Amino acid sequence: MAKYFKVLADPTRVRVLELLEDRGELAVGEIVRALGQSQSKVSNHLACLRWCGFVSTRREHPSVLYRVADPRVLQILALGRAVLGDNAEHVAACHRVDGKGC
Amino acid sequence: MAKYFKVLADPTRVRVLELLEDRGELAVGEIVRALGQSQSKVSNHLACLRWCGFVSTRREHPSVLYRVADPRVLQILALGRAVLGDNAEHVAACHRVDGKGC
DNA sequence: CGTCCACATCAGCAGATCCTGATACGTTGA
DNA sequence: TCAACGTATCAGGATCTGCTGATGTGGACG
Repeated sequence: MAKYFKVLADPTRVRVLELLEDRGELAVGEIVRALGQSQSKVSNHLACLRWCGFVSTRREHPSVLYRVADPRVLQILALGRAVLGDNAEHVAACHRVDGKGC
Repeated sequence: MAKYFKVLADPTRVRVLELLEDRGELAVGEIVRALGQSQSKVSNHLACLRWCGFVSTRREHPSVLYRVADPRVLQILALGRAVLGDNAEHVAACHRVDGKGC
């Protein structure tokens, strides 16, 4: 369980999922350009999302197309956003599990 | 967002939330005994959960009682469990975002 | 068969996260 | 006031996670 949520615990991976939610199905290169991140970084995160079943892939001639594998993944994100609400600033100030910030 | 899910990305914190889901409202000492973990460890995680709004507290004579702050938190956990399904073993084999395991 | 393109993988480092063990705090009852 | 209990905080070290930059791979087309 915790390991599953760990996949969602990275800004880049969340942005990828939100991007795929908006645009439906994208090639790696399109995601790279949309996020403005390095190709290897995006590819690594996509591999993670794919392995853990958040996205699925399909080969299309020169590229590989990614899409969200399960609509419930988007429900989880939506719920998270909702619960977060205007509490976001407060959560953002939390850095560590120790007394060192969280 | 990612930081929010990071709170759910730890086995101990998830176990605490599940425990509170089952039993409703517990003192720190009860949680410590139920999980069989060190007191400082549990306390640190509770501080994290509290700061980020997952649980709320109430003072009761000698102890401090914790409970889940928002039912939607439990919905997120339930959704996670559902999507995970029997894919759990596969996810468990994922260790790193690099080519190093995930 | 060789080249090119989109993508995947790797090694190594920097920073974040978590745990342990000890200590501080605050409230209650003697 | 003092001691005891329950809880919170801290410093330090071990581990894990993510990024960069370079290299590997696989299919399509010449």
